[in-house]
Amino acid sequence: MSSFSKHDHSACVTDALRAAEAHCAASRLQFTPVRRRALEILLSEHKAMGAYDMLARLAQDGLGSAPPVAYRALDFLVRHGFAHKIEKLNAYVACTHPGEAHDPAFMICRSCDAVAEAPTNPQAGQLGRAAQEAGFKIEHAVIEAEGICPACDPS
Amino acid sequence: MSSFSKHDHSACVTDALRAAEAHCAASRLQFTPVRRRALEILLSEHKAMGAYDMLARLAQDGLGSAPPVAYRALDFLVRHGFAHKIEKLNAYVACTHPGEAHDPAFMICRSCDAVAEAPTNPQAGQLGRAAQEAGFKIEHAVIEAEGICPACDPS
DNA sequence: GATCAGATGTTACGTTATAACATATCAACC
DNA sequence: GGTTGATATGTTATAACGTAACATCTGATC
Repeated sequence: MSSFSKHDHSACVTDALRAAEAHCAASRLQFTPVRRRALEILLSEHKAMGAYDMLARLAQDGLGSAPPVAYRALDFLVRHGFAHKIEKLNAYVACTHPGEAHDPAFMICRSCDAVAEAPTNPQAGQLGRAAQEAGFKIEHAVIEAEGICPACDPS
Repeated sequence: MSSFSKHDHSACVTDALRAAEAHCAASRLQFTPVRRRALEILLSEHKAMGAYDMLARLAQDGLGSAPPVAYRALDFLVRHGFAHKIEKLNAYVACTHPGEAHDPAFMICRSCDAVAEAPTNPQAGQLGRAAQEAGFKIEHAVIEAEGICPACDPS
């Protein structure tokens, strides 16, 4: 199921938060109030969100007022796989498949800004073949498709 | 042949410039001094270059001093397929297959910043299948692999 | 030679991101 | 229980990336 499908969103938020909590406890990571709240905000937005928007939301809750606060929380979430950065938008989204280390592809709706995640394996497929041929070693891949999500598709 | 391979670089620059000239003439596009020089600079760099770096280079030649000059030249080059923007780096590279409309994948060396272009068809492959399944219509795709190019590979 | 579209020059500002340093918190160890 | 060291947070300041808006210029068309 992609994030474009209907789903019980409040459950999806609390489930993801619980999963993050568990993962942090298991890995000795500090799931501090700022980080927890940042993830909660990202999850409830369910779309790409700029760092300064995040900062504004955190500031409402008295959790920081200067950019580094937001960037550090987002870096933590990204580093540990709880969120991803969308390079094309200079923005961040909550991960919808937390826990696993992954480097997914994204589908970004240019109409409603919703973002869905799809699994990929950069080593395989067209890109992998091109890299092999060129002698290039892929360490990380950014794959972002822009277009129209089913909810916004007029056809 | 990828851009990572050895090649006659001065020929590659003049060839690309000539191709751009021809394409602009054929399409009634104005290949003005700023635009021409911007492409020449990008081509001779042969790696990703920020807009402000471009601006500095243009300014040396008396071709503009404020950011919009560089951004406009780069936008022209990107719009007409003579250059590409690398989202991950907020930077620009000359296109190595000019003329054709295309939406290529990139391989970016994290050691030397060289960039090579590879053809892709986003509709096909893993991403295309995921999009189809989700009901998402891909209009444009950003595909950027980071890693190590053959010249920088110690192994 | 008037008009119109596109290109350029310039000012000013908006947005995204980080360096650097001070302070605080917490865990581990003695 | 106090010391040490690692990690997190607060804060200031500034760097890097990008664009809105408006004036001016140039060249094509009529």
